[in-house]
Amino acid sequence: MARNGEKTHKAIMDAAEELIMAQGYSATAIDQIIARAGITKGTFFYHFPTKVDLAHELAERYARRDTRQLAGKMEAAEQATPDPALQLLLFLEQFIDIAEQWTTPYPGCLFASFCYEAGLFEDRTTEVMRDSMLVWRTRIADKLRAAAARSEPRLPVDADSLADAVTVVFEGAFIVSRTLDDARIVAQQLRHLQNYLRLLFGLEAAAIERAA
Amino acid sequence: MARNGEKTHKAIMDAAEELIMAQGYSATAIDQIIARAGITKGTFFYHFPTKVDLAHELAERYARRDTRQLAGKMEAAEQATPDPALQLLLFLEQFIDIAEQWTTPYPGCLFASFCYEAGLFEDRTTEVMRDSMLVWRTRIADKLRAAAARSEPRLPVDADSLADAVTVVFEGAFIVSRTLDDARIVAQQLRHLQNYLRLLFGLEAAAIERAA
DNA sequence: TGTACATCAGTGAACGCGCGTTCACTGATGTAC
DNA sequence: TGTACATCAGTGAACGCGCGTTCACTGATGTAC
Repeated sequence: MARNGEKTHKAIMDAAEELIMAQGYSATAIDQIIARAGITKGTFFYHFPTKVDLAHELAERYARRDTRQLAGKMEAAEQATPDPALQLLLFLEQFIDIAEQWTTPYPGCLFASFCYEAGLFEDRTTEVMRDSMLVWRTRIADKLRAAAARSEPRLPVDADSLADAVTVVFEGAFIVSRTLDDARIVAQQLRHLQNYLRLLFGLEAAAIERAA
Repeated sequence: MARNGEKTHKAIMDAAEELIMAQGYSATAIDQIIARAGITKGTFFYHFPTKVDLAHELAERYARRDTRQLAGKMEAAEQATPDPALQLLLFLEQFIDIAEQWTTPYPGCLFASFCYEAGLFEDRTTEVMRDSMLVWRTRIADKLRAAAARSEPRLPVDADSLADAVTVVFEGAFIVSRTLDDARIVAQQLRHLQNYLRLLFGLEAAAIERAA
């Protein structure tokens, strides 16, 4: 039974995640991580056999949180309305509400950070990232198919690729937001995606407000 | 006058760009670059004072090519039709045509790779990236304003943020394509963006084919 | 209840490899007189 | 036209720092008899 190493374990992961998101995995030295976590090098290697194992655990934790967010926000939308198209608009609306509060660019997505350093990690780590993205695709595509069954979209669209668009907009908006140093970009881009869905399924802006 | 160092200079940059795109800047050692370029370490430092200078030159070259692509494809679209909304659809169509040929995921965008390692580079380097993105915004937003002046879009949209959506989709699609190891994703996502513009400006698919 | 031992969590010095960078040098080509 | 020197492009050995990793050790807490 772990007595009380969990707090330290988490402190290391929190420090590492912040630093890696800011400078990338390779550029983040273990010395920096332990300085921020307020521990010694021996402690680090007591908790993580190698740096690559830390990366894997970070990816796993990120994926868990990511999936939890997806599920939570989707359920909230489902409780607000029975209409699947409108559920998706409300699903996005929740993220827009959050993103509109940001005053400084969101640090980004750990998976995107890892993506451009691929090859340094173990296969099981890239699988965690892949699986996490596919959970979003599946959950949202199902909703899109239900929406299309109710009323045919204005244009013929593939549910899977349209579902992927949600992840695409998040990932792309994080990068543009950071590069242009403009915190508003993520909310703006999610709104465009929401607009696209509204036009496809013929929903008015008022419908969102009524349901919310 | 440089006699013939240019060929070597380019060989170094080409090798570096490939490697950095695959593994990131920090993870790419100069030893790897010189091995791939087939030169010695002394030669590398004859051409680039530091590794950070190499990064800067890579960003500058990438930005030049990027801007050239934007200009070239936009001019081609302008010569095909006088309608600004249709020009944008044709502009995207050219990228879709290219992306549809890919059989393996596109390596990605150098700026995105650098974005998650920001802080390692000089300010002038991040400025190059920023300026490059703003060129796309300006050029496309002008076109969107011209289109909106001709016929009002179905939904009220901000020209700048809608212009940014092009960069957002590219950046996001690169990441999702790489993570899911699926080469078709970039073309699919650009098609969704094209759909959005079509719905906003009320254009049919046939209009694109007629103009192309 | 007391004692011996095991486990947990953490320490900090040491190691060795690989990294970015430096430097004295070479040979080919161009320029001055 | 021949000679002396400068510049260009490239070489490869050497350096020293920082990195990820190892290891013998400590002290506190839990468990067996």
